[in-house]
Amino acid sequence: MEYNFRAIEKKWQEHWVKTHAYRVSNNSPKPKCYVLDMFPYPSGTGLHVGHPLGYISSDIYARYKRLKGFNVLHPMGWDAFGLPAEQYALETGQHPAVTTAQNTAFFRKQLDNIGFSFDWEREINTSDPNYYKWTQSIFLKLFNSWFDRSLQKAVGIDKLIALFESNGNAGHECPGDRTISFTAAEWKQYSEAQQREILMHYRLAFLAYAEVNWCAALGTVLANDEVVNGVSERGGHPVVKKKMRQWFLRITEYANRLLEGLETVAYSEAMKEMQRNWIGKSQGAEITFKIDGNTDNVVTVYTTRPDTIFGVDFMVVAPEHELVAKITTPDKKEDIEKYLDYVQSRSERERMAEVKSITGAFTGAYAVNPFNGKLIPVWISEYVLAGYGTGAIMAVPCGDQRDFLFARHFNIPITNIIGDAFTGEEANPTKDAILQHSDFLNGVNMKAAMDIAADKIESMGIGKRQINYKMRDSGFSRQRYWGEPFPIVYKNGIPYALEDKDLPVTLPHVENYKPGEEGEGPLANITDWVNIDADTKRETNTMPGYAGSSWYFLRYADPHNTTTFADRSATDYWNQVDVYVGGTEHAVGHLLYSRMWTKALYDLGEIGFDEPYKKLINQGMIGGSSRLVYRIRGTNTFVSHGLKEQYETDALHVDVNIVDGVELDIEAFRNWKPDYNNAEFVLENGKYLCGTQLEKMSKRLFNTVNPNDVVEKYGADTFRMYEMFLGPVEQSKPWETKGIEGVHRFLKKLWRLYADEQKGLIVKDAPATPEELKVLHKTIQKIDADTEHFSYNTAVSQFMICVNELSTLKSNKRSILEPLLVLLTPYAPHLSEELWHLLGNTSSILDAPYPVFEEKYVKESAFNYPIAVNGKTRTELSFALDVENTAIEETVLANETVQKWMEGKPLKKMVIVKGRMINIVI
RNA sequence: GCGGGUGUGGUGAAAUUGGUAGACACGCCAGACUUAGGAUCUGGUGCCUCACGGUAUGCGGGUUCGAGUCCCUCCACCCGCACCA
Repeated sequence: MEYNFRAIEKKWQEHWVKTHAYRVSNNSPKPKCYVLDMFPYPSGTGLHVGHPLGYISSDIYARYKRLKGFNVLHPMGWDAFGLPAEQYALETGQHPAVTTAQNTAFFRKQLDNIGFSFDWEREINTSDPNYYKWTQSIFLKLFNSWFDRSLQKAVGIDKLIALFESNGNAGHECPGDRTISFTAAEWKQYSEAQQREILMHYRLAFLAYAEVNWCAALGTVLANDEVVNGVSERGGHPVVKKKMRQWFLRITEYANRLLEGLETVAYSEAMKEMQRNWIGKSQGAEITFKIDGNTDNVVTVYTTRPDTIFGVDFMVVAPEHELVAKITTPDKKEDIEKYLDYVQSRSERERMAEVKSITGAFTGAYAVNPFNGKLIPVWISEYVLAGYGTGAIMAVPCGDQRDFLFARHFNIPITNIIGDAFTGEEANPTKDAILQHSDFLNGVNMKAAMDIAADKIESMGIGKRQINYKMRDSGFSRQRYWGEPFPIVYKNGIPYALEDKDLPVTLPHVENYKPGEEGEGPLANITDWVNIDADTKRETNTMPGYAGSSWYFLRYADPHNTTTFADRSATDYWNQVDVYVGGTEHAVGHLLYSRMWTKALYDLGEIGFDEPYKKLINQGMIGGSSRLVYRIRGTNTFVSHGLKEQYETDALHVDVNIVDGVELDIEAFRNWKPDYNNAEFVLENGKYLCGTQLEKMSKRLFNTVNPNDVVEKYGADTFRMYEMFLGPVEQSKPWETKGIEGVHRFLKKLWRLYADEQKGLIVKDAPATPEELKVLHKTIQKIDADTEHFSYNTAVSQFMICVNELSTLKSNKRSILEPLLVLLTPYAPHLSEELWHLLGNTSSILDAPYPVFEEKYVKESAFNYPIAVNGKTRTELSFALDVENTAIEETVLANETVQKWMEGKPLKKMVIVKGRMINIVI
């Protein structure tokens, strides 16, 4: 009876399907545990061995928790809307729904092959109308609500209308336009169009004309995080700013709660830091300066350093700022216009690329320092961004390096307010210096001065404290076909929400996927879908990729519900995701949006918690280890790696799947490509050895490995354990197929503890020896702790140690081997179930009781102490653990080796750490 | 530039959190069994040295009886952000 993994794995996978072994109920007396993977976008290329790393980790955890008595939700689904399917449709004419269905089927097959415990009855697909109906519904909830800053939460828009009717917008500053202000009487007189326009400035999902990242090549608008250095993250196409009417989510209103929520969740420090940086909270003040000789205009700046107010030597206004036209003096008009032309001519990309060059122009206007009346020249420059703060800054060259460089470049005199702390060579951004030349702040430490200055500014009525965020409201429109249609219609150009009963707004069939004339999405071309009647048109944009993924974890709790996105009792039961496993690439995008949606749904009373993911694990990436062959230049002869220095060669990538370790399969190589049919080889020791190189896993480099192939050769259990054995889950590491043999040998060795090739089952019911019990309980302790802490690589090691030791002991006792199988189940479920049944069990091992660690079996009565002299280990001596220190000292000092190393010198001190070591100090 | 992280054998890595550095594997070397081995088993394997022993966790310093682990300086690499006032 040998370990026939192919038959075993097939048998149990079928059995588990037949018995609904992974079906999870929403009603259980057990405590719940929700283990979630970031669901994949089902691309056309399928999975490579790097993808399942996270899924295996979460599967081990889910199975472990189940054995420990939890009711575990561990679902899987598809983030199925997205650009690649549409791009493919553009190229081939195949409908995205068709290719998506094909791809998900393929992914599903690959996943099933690895033996995951997903409850497929809860499978979701974001492109399914039964799913996106609820994405649209939640969008409407956002559209129909606003963020009440006094309550710091989302509230229904009807509440806001009631407030307007009684008080106007006093006390509820308009987040979309701070200048809007009206009384109750004025509100009542507004037309419906005007009222709805104002409401739009408050809604959490809103429509605005805004500069968006327009990517002509992709024919769509991209979110800020989809643009990297001025080009599209996907494809690297140029991106320009364009004004379009776009949907947005008012995520900025949640900035502070998103920041504070980070304190309550277990994400890695790096991940939290990335989100904090993205949110970019800063505390400072807005200060308004009068302009000399211009009573109609003022310049309002934002600064985080009000303490440096006496060091202001110039002002800089963003070139796009509306003030520029109003304050420029006639004699500077030409200079300014020339500069604005220059700015206009530069693409976003160029501006990003040349951050170091210093450019600007003087407006001719002077602002007046309200504290000392000093006249401050007002400049414009690219380095001030219109979109941040007030779009204008007060420049303090002695404290800010950019201001310093600007001042030096344009010969603007620098005022030093920090004495010796400023060298004149570069700015010093310290907050600890003592202020000078600063009037009422003289002699004050800068940190303290910040508050004093801010108080003074507020009391003089020339400004106020202000908190700013780098984060922008997120664009929620895509000019694309393959996404959720908006449940919005325009009547005479005014947007109206549909009602839940009108949902879903299904995607109509289209013949082509080309953009509309004005850059709208392909939906704009389907006129009978768009035009409901003469005055009523549908929204033709679709939602972005992160719409469906922002709330999917809620749907798994109640995936078939037809009356709501998920019943409150179901989301209350499953509650937050206990462990969320996925890659770091979603650090700022998906996670922030998902956190915001959760908070909004919580505010609106739809769910009972406001953070979606309690704990986040970021699996590392699996890199490719490429194999190289060396072709002698100008020939079809390949020279082995060790001999390549003797020739002039070119290194070529070779498919890693036809290389065993580093030894090339020459026949397979000849058959790989026609060019190599009659290749010649210069061998070393009769073998052709390849070079290796670590790089990204990519089809182009021929270093991708399909999990199916590995599973076919070694089995799913081996594959699962090997992926875990590679190293810590969070760490990135290269894939080496060769190394898998160690894990495979281990499983075969384990099998032989239970079954012999000839004799069959060899497990005996005899009582276990103390040695055997010690091995078992050491293993229980380590596996239990390691599994709980996602330390799967060390857990696999412990299994190996255990099996090695039991093999040495020739152990075959049921009381040892049966519990061991339960420990192994999360890692190697098929093999465990098979042996479990061979041992005579009739119920599934999936719900077996987890072995309980008992200290008494591992307790040692004595310890073999390393004996060090001055920190260097010289010998070992065994002492009972309950023996007195004085007795130890005596024996140790009498020891021959110790005597030798003490060289007759007097003992200064003896350090005895019980159960650890002994150090003799001389 | 700012923030986060990582540096340990030929390779992936471990180290009970300050206590015998290199567990467990891959690879390599030697051997056993075998018609054969890409099966299985045994032994060896950080470096220097015939050995005694010395030396070793990116570099240099410090704290300590004792440092891979704590502190300081520097170096290298990876990831994220990047004119955010």
